[in-house]
Amino acid sequence: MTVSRTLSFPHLVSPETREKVAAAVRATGYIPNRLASSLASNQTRTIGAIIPTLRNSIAASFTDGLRDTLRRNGYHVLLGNSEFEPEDEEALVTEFLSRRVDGIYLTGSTHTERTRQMLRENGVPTVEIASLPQDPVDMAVGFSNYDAAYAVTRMFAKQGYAKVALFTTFTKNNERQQERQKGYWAAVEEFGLDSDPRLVSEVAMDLKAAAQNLIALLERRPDVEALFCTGDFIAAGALLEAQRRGIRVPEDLAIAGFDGLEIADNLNPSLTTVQIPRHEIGVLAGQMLLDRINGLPVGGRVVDLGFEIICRESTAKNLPRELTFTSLQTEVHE
Amino acid sequence: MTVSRTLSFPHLVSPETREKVAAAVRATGYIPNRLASSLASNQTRTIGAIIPTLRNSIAASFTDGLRDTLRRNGYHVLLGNSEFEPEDEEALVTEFLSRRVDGIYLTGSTHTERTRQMLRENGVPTVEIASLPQDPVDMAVGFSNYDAAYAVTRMFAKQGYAKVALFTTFTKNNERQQERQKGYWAAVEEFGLDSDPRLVSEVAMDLKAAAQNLIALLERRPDVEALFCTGDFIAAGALLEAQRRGIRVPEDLAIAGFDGLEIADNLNPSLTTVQIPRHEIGVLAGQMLLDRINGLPVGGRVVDLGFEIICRESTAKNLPRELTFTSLQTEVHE
DNA sequence: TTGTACGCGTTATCAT
DNA sequence: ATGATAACGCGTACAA
Repeated sequence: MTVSRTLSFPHLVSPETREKVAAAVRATGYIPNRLASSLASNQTRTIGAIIPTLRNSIAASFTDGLRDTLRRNGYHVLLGNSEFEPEDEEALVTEFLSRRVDGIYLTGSTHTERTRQMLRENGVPTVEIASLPQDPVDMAVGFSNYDAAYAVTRMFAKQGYAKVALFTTFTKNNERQQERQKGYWAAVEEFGLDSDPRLVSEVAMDLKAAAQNLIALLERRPDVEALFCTGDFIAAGALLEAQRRGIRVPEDLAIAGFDGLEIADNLNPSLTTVQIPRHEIGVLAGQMLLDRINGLPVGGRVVDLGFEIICRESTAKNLPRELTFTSLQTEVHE
Repeated sequence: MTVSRTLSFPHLVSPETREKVAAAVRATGYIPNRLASSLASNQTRTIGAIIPTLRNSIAASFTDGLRDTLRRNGYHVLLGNSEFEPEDEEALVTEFLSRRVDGIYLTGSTHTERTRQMLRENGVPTVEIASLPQDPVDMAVGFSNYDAAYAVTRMFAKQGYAKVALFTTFTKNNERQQERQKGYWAAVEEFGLDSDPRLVSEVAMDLKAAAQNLIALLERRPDVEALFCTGDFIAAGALLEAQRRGIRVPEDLAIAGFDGLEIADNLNPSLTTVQIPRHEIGVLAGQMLLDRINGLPVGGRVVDLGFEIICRESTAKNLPRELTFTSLQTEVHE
């Protein structure tokens, strides 16, 4: 029809017919059918995004940047939760592929073999975020979870702490948390810290679980000097529980978090944490997908956006400047 | 083809052909095209959901329940942010309609006239959540923001407070916050509380803004006795700032929040708040959409799921039992 | 500048 | 139990 032309390329149509079409559209309340459009043009202008969960989730805040970028370019986001289950993720990828999304955004780099295979055979632009995978499905943008955890633990060591506990969230199917744990152990070994495994716990991602785990930790190891939590919510829960029990932070127990959430800066004492470029990661992930879709050359396949340790009141302050271990410059691997 | 039948209704096909098709599918990595399917069958098994924002947003947590319900029934969620702009919402609704979503989920009941008109003319099942609109577009499930705010203010009044301040988040294009403010004023008037408008502020939805506004409030009205924040994040920010300034809560200043977030129960002192049935609202909204899609009779068009005031340490404890004003029974209007 | 014919990959309907 | 044919509503390519 001429209608299609009028709506897509108004300048190719005479002002009169343009007006006629506009009138008809108004009169009938016509709304173009994007399904038919997508079927014919072979593009949906939709990106499928999979995040573990929306609850207390940092991953959710990454998608803000993604959405901004996509929206500006006329793209939309189809959202799915994997609940940290690779099989659920696989089902979602299948679903997205059957809807012919133009790109796929995955959180982390833990996927089933079938997921990787489907994605690669399909050739759909894919970006993995929050990790620096050795073997990316396609593209990736994130930071080194290992380095960040190593740096925080090293910071504690250099401040003279010898008994540093670690709370991670569940590491199952979550290579980010696994990497953080590895970084911790590496620093423990390198700096000769107490390597008692009872200093390490896996904690559910909520304040109450953190509080309970702090109590248990203090029973196991009442001599613990510092606590590194690989999530600000966990750290907040521990800090608030310490407050309730009259444990002084950082004098009796130093605490550091991870993520750089707003709450870290507002607790009393304010919480030392690892700031990660959440928004930037989302924005860049969106841009990389768009570039790939538009056939532009995409520079590096794995982009490291770094992190920054923010030292606040919850850890001792006598910190050598060079230990802040800022790595916020962009590094491109491969 | 027979293939379509095999995939949709395997029982209508002989085991042999079934096996042949399965083999071919495996061999070619065939993934059905839902676009074509939707075009032909006239259903997308997708619900379009619009929430104001994912940042610090309670609205985001409502969609958890929605997603659960839909997922279980083979439906997916297409998510959009309106950023509290009715015009952006209208654009999203148009976009969703052009993608032929089977249902639409809107946060609140503030929409442009065109949005209402489009939705009604289109006849797509629609549910509005978190409010009890007088004139719903289609269906709605929520609670009375007015009653909840009235109840909290009354609680303060009955406890003997005469100077009760109010922090709401921005009320522009947000009838939930407007209703809460109205409920506050109604109780102020009814119980003869101090009606100085300088006791009322609109605060951005973050901890720092809350802290700054508390400081400003204390300068304007150092004699303020209680503070009602229509959001737990605001209340948390105020409470943490009070802590920093050595203001005792609740002795010097009582504080109550709104939403029933996890953090409310973990702050020191723990925060009195209004618990709202977030998950239940999401679940029911999803169920109502599915029922309407499946042609089942949907009972009431506006469902009130109530709320509950949870009294904790941040407000005085000498509270008559009947003032807890629980309204957690389900009420159906119209 | 406008119109025609065909194809996109399914489902629906009717026949075999 | 299987196959043939016509939609679904739009883009693409070409013709008028």
